[in-house]
Amino acid sequence: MPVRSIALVDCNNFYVSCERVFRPDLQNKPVIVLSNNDGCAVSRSNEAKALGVKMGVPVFQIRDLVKEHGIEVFSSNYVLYADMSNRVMTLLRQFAPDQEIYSIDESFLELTGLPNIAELMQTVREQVKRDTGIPVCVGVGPSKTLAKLANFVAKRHPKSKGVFNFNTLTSQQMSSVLRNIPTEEVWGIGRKLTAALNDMGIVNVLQLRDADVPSLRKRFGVVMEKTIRELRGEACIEFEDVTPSKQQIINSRSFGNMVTELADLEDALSHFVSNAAKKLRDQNSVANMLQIFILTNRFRQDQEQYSPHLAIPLITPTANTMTLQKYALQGLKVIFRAGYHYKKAGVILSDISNASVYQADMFASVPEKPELMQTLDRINQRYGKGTLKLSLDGSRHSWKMRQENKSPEYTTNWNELPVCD
DNA sequence: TCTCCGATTAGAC
DNA sequence: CTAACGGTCTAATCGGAGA
Repeated sequence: MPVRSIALVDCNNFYVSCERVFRPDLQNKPVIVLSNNDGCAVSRSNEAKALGVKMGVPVFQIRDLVKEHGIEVFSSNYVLYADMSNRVMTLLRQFAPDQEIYSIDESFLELTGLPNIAELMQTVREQVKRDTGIPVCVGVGPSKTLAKLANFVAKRHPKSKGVFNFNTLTSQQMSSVLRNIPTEEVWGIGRKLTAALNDMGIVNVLQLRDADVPSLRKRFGVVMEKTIRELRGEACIEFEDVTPSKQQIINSRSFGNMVTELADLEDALSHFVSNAAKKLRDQNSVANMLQIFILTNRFRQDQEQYSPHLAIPLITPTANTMTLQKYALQGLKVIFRAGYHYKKAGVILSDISNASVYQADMFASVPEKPELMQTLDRINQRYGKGTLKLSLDGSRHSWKMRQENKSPEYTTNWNELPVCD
């Protein structure tokens, strides 16, 4: 049996890189991309990182820095990023017998048994860059956790030329690399666990790898045990080549402006239900439970807070937008209180099962018309999202999110292509 | 006492 | 002009309710 080789391919500063593909003038300039509603910085170019822009910092806190250094600021353009991601993932798939798409900008590849891995991974980098414009780095190891860690090394050390492979190291080299990586860089070790481990004197990855498993498991649980075993080279987090269907679908948004009117919340919730139900139908599922919530702004200490939540069990499991909207709006009337400034609302579809399996409720009084939903989805598929909507769906503007610096949808929308002279 | 549930926590990106 | 801090998702764990 050859040693297990798993690669983790990760796009560099993905959202920023997507923007740069269509704005080559922004190469070597500080650039950031913001979260929804233009809230926080969620992607930063290396130049922006060097200026001290931290991951997740609210933009209003770095206003001076942005101005002083001319940092280029973009609202997030998910249509563009999703399309660029597809292009990258499609290319990557051709290099390995198995692929797991882990996130919008990361993919695991199964390389076990393939010859010349170092060379192959350089080819991957060159081809992805050439064909999509996106720079990527590759980490390779005997487990997913080590592959991710190798990727971290590849990103941080220019000497690695974008590829780092733990499987080619001697055990001394391995130890010395791990000793120089702080614990918090390990996949699965977040803020809380880092603090707890540091308190115990475990500050680098080598110490974590060689720590006593039974006592750490007792204190922190199974996940910690798996992490340590993965660091020792034992693959215990399986490769998931088929994406499992979602157990819960959430659609929620912060509003661009405070909302006080019931009618605006109705409009927003109808819109969220419509998005969530579409996702549910796309995975051929039905939901047994609908939950709705509305929230005031938790950062405004000077304002009265009110954040109710309502769970609505459905008599018959459904994916029908109209049925779900009806219940959502009934529920909203129950929890809505006038006089508050609402900042966010959302819906959750849960208790999800497969649509083809469920038994129709013989006592349901109003028969549903699933064909209507299919037709709606098909028309929107052919002519573009939002071509056809139900009447209760996002027509009021007041709650819509802020997006003041969004780039064009270069790759998916003719109408947004910049005009050339 | 066991099991099932919802709520809470932690983490990832 | 002012106010301004994201959105989904999963898994583990815990405590209470009910069997």
